[in-house]
Amino acid sequence: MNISAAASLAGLTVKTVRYYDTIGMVCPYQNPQTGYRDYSERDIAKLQFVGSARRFNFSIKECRELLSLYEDENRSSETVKALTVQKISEIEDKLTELTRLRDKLVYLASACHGDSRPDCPILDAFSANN
Amino acid sequence: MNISAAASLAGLTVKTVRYYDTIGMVCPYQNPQTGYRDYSERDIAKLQFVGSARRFNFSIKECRELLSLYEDENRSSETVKALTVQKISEIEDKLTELTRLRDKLVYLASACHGDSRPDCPILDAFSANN
DNA sequence: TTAAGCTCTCCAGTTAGGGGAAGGTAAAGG
DNA sequence: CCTTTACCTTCCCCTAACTGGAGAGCTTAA
Repeated sequence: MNISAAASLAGLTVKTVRYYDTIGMVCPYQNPQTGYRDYSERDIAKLQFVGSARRFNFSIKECRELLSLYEDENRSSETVKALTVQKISEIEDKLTELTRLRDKLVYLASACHGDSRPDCPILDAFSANN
Repeated sequence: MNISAAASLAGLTVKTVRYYDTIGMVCPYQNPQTGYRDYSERDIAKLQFVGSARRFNFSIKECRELLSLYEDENRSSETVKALTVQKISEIEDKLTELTRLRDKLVYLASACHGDSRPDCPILDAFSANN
């Protein structure tokens, strides 16, 4: 299967799929005559797997790790769960931080009258060294 | 004031402060003899301002815009408020996305027994093309 | 045969700096 | 006055995860 069909089945762009080859994550057979990549069913499954994991905020490095677990018949689900739990914790840290940020910005926006006058509590807050 | 004092007053690293000079955001006087940067009070205020805005998740480009408003005596608070409201909306989109992600991962983790057996609902979910 | 629509590689750019080398300068101690 | 240490400078490469584009080759249908 050629690269554009593979990409569309995996919900990725051609550029991304090619990139995953160059970094050695999903490397298809390459026709020596034409140089065209040829994706097998197994390659497609790997692309879909990586696509899903990326959408779940796993980094390329983590995807690599998950992929090797995915391909290991003797893996333990322990490892995968540990990675997932850690990812959950990272996401929750990010949630906490963003929530705090949003609350502060909402407060500042509510204090700013937002008209044509130049005085602005938002800019004041940014220039205060607290 | 030399760069490390300026950086520490603004809560930034020396590297970051130097970077803000090279991109033309906060450009101090530079001693032609020594090549040393010399930060004025006004420069420090700008560094603090940019530092705050960055911590509030504004991009460099947005910081540039805010900074020009900050320096414009005839600005209207309208513009600043509009930027802030837009940033709030971006942050809320990110919050929604991350919350959804977390919930799905929590669900998957709860379904995974996490022991030495190889079958793993998390990996199954990643390899499913849905 | 030719044109459209694929594919390839390679290069550069994105964000917001970080790391580190090589070399000049400033301040403090002896 | 000299030396040591702590700064400062520029320069270049590196990060994550791609994206865009150039220039060239291949395939498919009319």
